[in-house]
Formats: sequence, structure tokens, C-alpha cells
Amino acid sequence: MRPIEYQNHTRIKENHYDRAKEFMRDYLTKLLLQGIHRIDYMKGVSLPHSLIERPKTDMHGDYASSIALAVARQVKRSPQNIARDIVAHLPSDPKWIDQVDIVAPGFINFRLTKQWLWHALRGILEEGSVYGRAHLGGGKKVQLEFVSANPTGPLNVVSARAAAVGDALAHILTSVGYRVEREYYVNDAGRQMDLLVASVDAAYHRLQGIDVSPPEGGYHGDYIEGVARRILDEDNGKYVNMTPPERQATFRDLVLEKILDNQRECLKRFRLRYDVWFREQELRESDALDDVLSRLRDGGYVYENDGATWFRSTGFGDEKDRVLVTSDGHPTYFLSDIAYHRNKFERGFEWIIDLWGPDHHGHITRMKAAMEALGYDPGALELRIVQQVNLLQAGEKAKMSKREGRLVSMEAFIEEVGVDVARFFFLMRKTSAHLDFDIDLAKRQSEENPVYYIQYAHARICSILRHADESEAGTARAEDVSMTLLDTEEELTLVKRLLMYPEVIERCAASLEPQGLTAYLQEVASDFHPFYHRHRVVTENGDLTAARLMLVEAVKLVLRNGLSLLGISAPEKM
RNA sequence: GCGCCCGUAGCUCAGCUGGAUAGAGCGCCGGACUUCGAAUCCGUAGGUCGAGAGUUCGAAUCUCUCCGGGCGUACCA
Repeated sequence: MRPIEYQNHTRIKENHYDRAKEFMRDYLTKLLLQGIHRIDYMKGVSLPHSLIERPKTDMHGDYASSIALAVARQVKRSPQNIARDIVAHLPSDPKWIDQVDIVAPGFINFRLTKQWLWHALRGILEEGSVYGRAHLGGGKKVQLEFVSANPTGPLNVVSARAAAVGDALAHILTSVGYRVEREYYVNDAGRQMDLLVASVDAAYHRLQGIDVSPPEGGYHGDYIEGVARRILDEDNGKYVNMTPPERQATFRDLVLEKILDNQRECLKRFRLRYDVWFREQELRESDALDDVLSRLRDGGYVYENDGATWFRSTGFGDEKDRVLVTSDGHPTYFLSDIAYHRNKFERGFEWIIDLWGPDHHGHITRMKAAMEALGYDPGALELRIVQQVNLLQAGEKAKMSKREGRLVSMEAFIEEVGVDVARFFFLMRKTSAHLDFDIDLAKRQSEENPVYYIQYAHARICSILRHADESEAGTARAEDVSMTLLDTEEELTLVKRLLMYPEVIERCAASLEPQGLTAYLQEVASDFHPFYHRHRVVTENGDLTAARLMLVEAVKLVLRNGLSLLGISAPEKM
């Protein structure tokens, strides 16, 4: 699989298809408006934002308008009559518009000519790996922060879901013209870190037969001992003789690096890369926390009570005020997080997207409040929750809760089901909804699950292309191929499906939900397979072969582009 | 208690800013390989969209109430 190059997204060449696509949407709207303006009783009527929609079934044409229904009340006429009047005044265009129908209760349905489909198919092939990109983002600088698990242990399955979603979103946003930077925030400061280090310290001693009791509320998992053992293996126990404060300070770095290494390795295995690993410690060492505190204080959003320092977030719709500095003088995670997000704004991002775990649900309001108090546009901060994952195994739910201590590590998980399957299953569901992941199902039905269905379509096409290559069929130059030979129902259906791709991407980008793309790719595959069964691509008929090869090439293109946005491989053989 | 998410086919879920006969996948049942890959295809069955009311020409979609599930609700991170 050849990855798509995302770098030059701002310079998408203008071509056939771009023009045609915009033309068709705008053009139909323009036609409608022309028709409308020629009708006396439509003068001064307020129209809806969008006049053209895409019908759910192609029984209702390629495009449709419900304008007559929308204005019926205003002009006090029946929708049917209005639709009739509009259509009667519509300029005709036999080249691209095949048919305009009026259907009860007043829809106007447009059916495009095959000429249009063939023309557009050529456009897809011309665009190649760039097909589906758009300019929506306008080069806007956006930061996407995701996973950002505490460095207190291995990544778990919720992290894996966030990883899949974040990576897909980064690809999607890039492809529609944003400049995306991926960031991982490392909470390497604060009390949890202290606890972690103390826990490893205890284990480190235990391994040498020295009884040191672990700290209260400390960490227990096997990985604690694993880290301790690795430190011990590397240093032959030389840290035992240090004073506890010395040792803790030394351990702090060692432990952190070991765990981060583990996390990075795991993410890498999931085919993930980050542009920036941001350390909380960096903020702590600078005066960022004090600075943010004094700025909030200057704004009058801070007060003291019971010895603690509070942020008046209730002024921004929060249900209660929040502590910034505890009564024993520790800055809270919240304060540090405010400083972090301020830092993001200061780095010049115009759009800041965080994917948070379900346990951070309650933090959204207060964080937005803090940014508003600091004078930033809370609308530029997008805080999304990646909902929890319920793992089902043997029909039982295994809750992914740290508190219950039942964690399935991300590493073990992707080892179990594979990267492609894991990613696809995570992206099949809306990010904001809880997800049931049946491991047995994913494995047992692995041969019939949707990932393979899509990948198989791709591999099958590659196989056809190989076959065509060997038999030296369809070697005509693209511009000499007559697309008009693609005239069966299956072929036209496929072309129409391929033409929806840019809209799908745009919708995913707008909603920050990759889910629509997984569904779409399944549809492409399920349009392709029947086509394959009913029609031979490589035949004695050279012209037809050439045309079908082009169609099949376009299907392959869309599958590959789409899968690569999801971070899923498009194998040439399976 | 309050806040957020969710109740759609046996199961897991789509259904975009309200629209035309509510859709997929899986599972079940019955068929299709001398032809570019059967990890595929073809066909059948399956629904009072949790309940009720409201807004509208028109509601799975918007509003309210109720029922039922999940999560959150710290001077923790």
C-alpha cells in the first residue's frame, strides 16, 4: 500500500472534476433560482439555505429539491402547483440533465445524464490520489491532541479507540485543507507521578529482598515490578545506597522514560505518529502556572476560601467553582491544564481539538470557562469525549475501569485482533457513543467482517489489474477510451457511488466523526462485488475492457484513499 | 439530586441541518465456482423507531413529560 501524500494539500490542482462538482451543485441551485425568479408570486419569498439535497434512494433521482414544500405556506398554494410552475420556468439543459420530475407531495427530482457520470469518472481518474480532498480548512492551523494517557502505566483499550479516532481525524482534516499538528500531552508532574515513583521504588527494593511497603494508594500492576526489574537489571542495584530523596529523583526520570517508551512503542505498532510530545513538567518549570493564576486574578475570576484558591467558573455556566490551588499549596491538575491550553492558544492554533476520555466529561465546561476568562474564544476549543469501550468476551462484559482494576492493555488487544480490524471496529461507531467490542466476534468472524470485505474488494481489483497486465489487455490511452460503454446498471451505480466520496469526507470533517467513511467504504465494496460477479472486466472486446479497467481503477483509487484516511491497509493480495 | 450519552430488525448499529416505501452488517434459511480471487455473489424472512403529548403540510429526527440503561458529578489525576 502506498500512503497518500498529504503534504501538498494546499495546492490541489484544479481540474475537470473540481469544476464539474461545484458546477453541478451550484448549477442546479442556479437553475432553480432562475425558475423561481420568473414566477410572479414567488417574489419576496424567503428561501431555505439549501435548495438542493441528495435523495436517499436513487429512485428519487440524483439530486432533489423540496423547495416547493418549503414555500407552500408562504405563497398559499399547493406544493404540487408550485413545483409545476418552477419546473415549467426552468431552463433546459439536455447535456447534463436527463429528466426533471415532479413527485407527490411536491418534490422536484433531477436525474442527470450518463454523459455527466462518464465525464465525472474521468475526473476521478485525473485526480488520482488527490481525489476527495477539499479546501474547507483553508490552511487553518489546527491542533489535535489525543490519547494523552497518564504515564503511570500501559495504554488500555480506550486509549486504542482514541488513537484510532484521532489518527483518522488528523488524516481527514488534513485532506480537507487544514494544517494539522498532532500532540500528545504527558502528565509527568504532580502527585500521581510521585505515587508511581514510590511504587516502583518499593518494588525495586522488594526484588532485592528488602522489605519496603508500597505507598498508600500506590500502583500495583505487574508492570510496576517490570519497570523495577528493568532498572535493577541495568544498574545492578546501585541505587539502593542512595538516600530516598536522591533515589526518588533519579527514579523519576528512569521510570518515566521506561513507561513512555512502552507507550510510544505501542502507538507505533498501531501505526501512529505524533508531531509533538508535550511535557507537563515543562509548564511547571516555567512560570506558566503562576502566570495564568495572576491573569485570572487580574480578571477578577479568583478568590480564596478555606485556604484554597478558587476559580469562579460558575460565572461561565459551570455548576460549581473549581479549585486552582489546594489549601496545602499544591496546584491542581486543573490549573496546570489551564496553563497548558493557554499555551496552545499562544502557539497560534486557530482550532484546538482535544479528544478526552469519558472520565473527563465533567471537565469540559470548566476548561471552556477558563479559556473564556483568559480572553480566548471558547468556540475555537473543541473538546470531544471518546466514549468508553465495553469489551465482550465469551458473552460477558469486561468493564474497562481502572478503579476495578480490570484493564486490558492496548498492546495485548491489538496483538489479539490486529491493527486493521481494531481500527475499523473503533471507527465503525460514532465516537460519542459507547462501543461494545466483541473480541470473540472480531476474531471468529474475521473472515466475514467488514474490514476484510473492503480489503478483499481492493485485492480483487489488484488481481484483475495484474491479470489485465499479463494479457496485455486494455492498454489504450485514457483519453481514447470510450466511457459510453459503461452502460449497465452495476457500472452506473458504481460511478455514482464513487462520486459521493468527496461529500462523505467533507461530512466526516465537519462532524469530526470518521464513522461515515467506514460505512461508505462498505457501500463501495458492496457495489463492486456484484458488478464483478455479473460482468467480466477483461474480455475479447478491447474497447469494453479498457473502459471497465478504468472503472475498476477508479474503485481501487477510492478504496485506497479512503482506507488510508482511516489508517487501514489496502493490501494487493490477501 | 444535577449534567451528559444512549433506547431503531434476534444481535451490533446507520439514518446528515425535519421530508418521499425507516436502512446496513452479522446471525438464520435456500441456492451459485470448467471463466479476471467463492474472504465473493443471488434470493427469502425479520420493525407499533422505549411510551405519551406537542410543533409542522410532514417527526426516528425538533420541544416537553415519563420509563429503562450507561457515564460523570473531589481542596484526585
